[in-house]
Amino acid sequence: MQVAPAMLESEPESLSALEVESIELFIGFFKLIGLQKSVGEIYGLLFVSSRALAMDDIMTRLGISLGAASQGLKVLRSVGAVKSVYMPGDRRDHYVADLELSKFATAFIQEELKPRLDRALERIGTMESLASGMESAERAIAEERLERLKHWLERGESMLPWLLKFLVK
Amino acid sequence: MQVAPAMLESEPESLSALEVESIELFIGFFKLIGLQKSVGEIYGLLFVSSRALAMDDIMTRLGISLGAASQGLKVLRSVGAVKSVYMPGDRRDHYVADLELSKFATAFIQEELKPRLDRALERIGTMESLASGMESAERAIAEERLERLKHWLERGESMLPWLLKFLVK
DNA sequence: CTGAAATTTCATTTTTTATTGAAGCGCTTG
DNA sequence: CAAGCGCTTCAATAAAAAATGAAATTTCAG
Repeated sequence: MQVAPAMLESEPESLSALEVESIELFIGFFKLIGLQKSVGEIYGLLFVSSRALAMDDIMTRLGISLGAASQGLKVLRSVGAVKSVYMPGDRRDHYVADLELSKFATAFIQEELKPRLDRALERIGTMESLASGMESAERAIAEERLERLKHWLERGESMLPWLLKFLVK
Repeated sequence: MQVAPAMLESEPESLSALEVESIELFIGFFKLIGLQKSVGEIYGLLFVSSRALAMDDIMTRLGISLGAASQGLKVLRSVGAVKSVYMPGDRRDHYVADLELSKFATAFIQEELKPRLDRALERIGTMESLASGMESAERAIAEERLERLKHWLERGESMLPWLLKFLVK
């Protein structure tokens, strides 16, 4: 029986050691701010790429699906981590990494951290009302703790503008 | 046919509105720093409790399993978010929330953020070596980007001690 | 306009993460 | 020193999150 010809399918044309390091670095970094693996993979690949890549380059090199590539790029565009550049004579969008790293941190602070702090402070207001209807001894305890939590959260919130300035430099 | 007597089982003796708010607040807060729901639930319950609770109080009130309660408390102890107090005449451990909120932030920074930054800087070292073997035009691009990333990460790292001091007050 | 290429969307499947609860360990105490 | 209670562990299960890929939509060249 004849040996089958080299498989037509997939084996994603392998990544260089540099690309692998970059991808792993950004997977870890992005996970920290709540972004999924495929998003980190895409950014990591683009970060060390000297030319702009089309979506199907990305799919092929990383061995991820169409959907993952499309959604990953959508997220990256939405936080400004990636931009598309025009390639004459090619209908496809081509992407390059935006190197302004501070954008991720900024997006994270403004879109995750700040809203959560605000929501928490809102809840504390609710909790203060609820506590005011309690029996005296319990109420005193609850109120003291709520006050403390509120102070700490306000302190945290007050730091954000400074933190943003520092990161953006 | 006779109506069945009140079910013997489970219906976790319901939580007060205050407790619910507290639990939701801390679930959200803890998730942000990568801790799971059950951990936030336990801390949220303890935060507004005026007395120390034993593990089976926690299980019953929250309707979570033995394992989840045990593991959740383990995590909370490990970050110093909870401490056990002695209750005369009761063999069980009883827990109270530690109100020093800064501990969570500190634990997060030292156990998550710092190690990740260090690991990333390590990787950049590796990547610089890899890049040095590349063809000239590509190498210049890679080196410039790595330099930039390194600067940014070092800047981030330099901020951590300040951040810690600020949070701990 | 038309048709094919590029991309997005989303129901389904896969993978990952968290929870459960029974087995078992060790401490206390009767 | 045995029996039971409190707790931890961990293999099995359930729940949540991410990835897949085919169908729908958009874009654009001819």
